[in-house]
Amino acid sequence: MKIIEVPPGWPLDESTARAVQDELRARVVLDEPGPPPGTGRVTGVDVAYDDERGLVAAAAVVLDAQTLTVIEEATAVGRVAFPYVPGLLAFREVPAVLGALASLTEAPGLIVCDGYGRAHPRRFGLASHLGVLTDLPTMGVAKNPFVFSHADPDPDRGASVPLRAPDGEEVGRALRTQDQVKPVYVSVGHRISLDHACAHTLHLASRYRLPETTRRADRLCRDALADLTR
DNA sequence: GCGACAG
DNA sequence: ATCTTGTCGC
Repeated sequence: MKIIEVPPGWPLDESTARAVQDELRARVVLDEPGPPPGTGRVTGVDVAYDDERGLVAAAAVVLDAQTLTVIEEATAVGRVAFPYVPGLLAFREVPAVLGALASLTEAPGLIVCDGYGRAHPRRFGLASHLGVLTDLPTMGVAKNPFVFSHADPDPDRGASVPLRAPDGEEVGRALRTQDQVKPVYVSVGHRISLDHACAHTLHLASRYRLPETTRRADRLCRDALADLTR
């Protein structure tokens, strides 16, 4: 497999990266409800790293939103071009993810990311970033809380509590996808409402804590990375 | 200044 | 993210 190019101007320094986020944030669209859950397509994206070789593998898995059947899979491999810095995750992951999305032949529909959208210190997480760059509806489902505190949702599947920014705005939700299991953290990326994002998450996580999109993409990029060694 | 901090 | 065996439970 061909190694994708690092975008021109990469790597950026951290303060430039923050300035880029502040600029791109103005292009986020928040007033569209987005695709209703269970309709169209849903695409999971994820990346895996090989620190030894400085490589990153990205995967995109397109599912039929109704049946959760796999329609298409794609991967891309690139050089790691940005360190992990909390709040700047997108600069580490986005180039490889765009590479995987570019090699799809089918329309992705709604993109589900690992990480945050609006629930971000500058309201511009990975899902927001990917949304603005592709202009596709995007949302984020994270496994851990980031900077926003929250109460504990009721123990039953479907229960949620708001993730609130210091100014009181609801920037996401801690959503329980399985009874008695630690919640996931859902937030809006681009062109989708928080209600729809949560409904999609529940539909995609009918059996496991994490959405099927995330599980499939995670497995695929891991396998792609392992195949490089062989 | 110190700690916390998506993946 | 990643390093890592067995083990408890449905």
